[in-house]
Amino acid sequence: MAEKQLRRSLAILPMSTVMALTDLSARQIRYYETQALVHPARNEGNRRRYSLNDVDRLLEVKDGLASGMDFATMRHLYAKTHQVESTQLESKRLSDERARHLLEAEMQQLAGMRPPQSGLQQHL
Amino acid sequence: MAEKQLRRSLAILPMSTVMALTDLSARQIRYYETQALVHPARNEGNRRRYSLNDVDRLLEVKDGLASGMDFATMRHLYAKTHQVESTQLESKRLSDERARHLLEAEMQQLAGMRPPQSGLQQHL
DNA sequence: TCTTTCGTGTCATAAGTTCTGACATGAAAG
DNA sequence: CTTTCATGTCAGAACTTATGACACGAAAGA
Repeated sequence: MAEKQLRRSLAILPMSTVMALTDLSARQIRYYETQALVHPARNEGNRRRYSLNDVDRLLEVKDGLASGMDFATMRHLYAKTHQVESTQLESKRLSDERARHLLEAEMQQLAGMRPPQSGLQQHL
Repeated sequence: MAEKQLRRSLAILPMSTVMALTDLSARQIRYYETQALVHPARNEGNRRRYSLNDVDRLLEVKDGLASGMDFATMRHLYAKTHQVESTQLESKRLSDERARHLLEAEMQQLAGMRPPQSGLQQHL
């Protein structure tokens, strides 16, 4: 469903967190990007911001490498499977408040508005 | 379940992301911390790292303020609803692989629980 | 009305984080 | 033996965040 896709595409994680989550070095992570295996979003200051999709992709790459697969192969393989752009959150907000609101509205539509009112507490 | 609390406690988000997610200023977020309403973890460089629990708490505080509640009240209120300390990723208490899966599951679980008022919120 | 307290904005300064590009290297491939 | 790979590491610049201080309008008290 669109919702899940959306959530997983939110660009919210900085390099340091991704490094911890994947146990890869910044060098490796950037290198995989030059190999077109991941396409993290960027904030206004040009800092990379990763989504959960990105983190998954990196872990797949890591596994692929471990099992002797080469980048070209993985690239082709992923080309078929994935293609959703990561949704930039931070950059749009920081650069233009209005753009951010538009993004929110857009996201709500994509997510298919649901009737809330359910406090979070009760789920905790 | 313990797992749920765990994933919601992973300290993975930097200030900028939290600002975007909550639509609060850094000043506000830090102030609420001085009021003992949130307790973000810190990385090795003393930078704050927020968990999903922290983001939720901030949104609750935001709502509380909007409805005229004061900090002391909220503080007491939250004191009852005990909570777990946020888990620092950097401390490696969790395998990265596991942390990632827990986080992912939590994000999915959180979707659709929040009131529409702030649009973006419900996607996390 | 005068004085505090609150919640935030805004600055300044220091320090942590990330960016890009370049040079280096052991291992594999040719 | 020579390239190509995948990474490490360094440097310098730019971005982000931290803390502390001064300011201020709105509320609350006295």
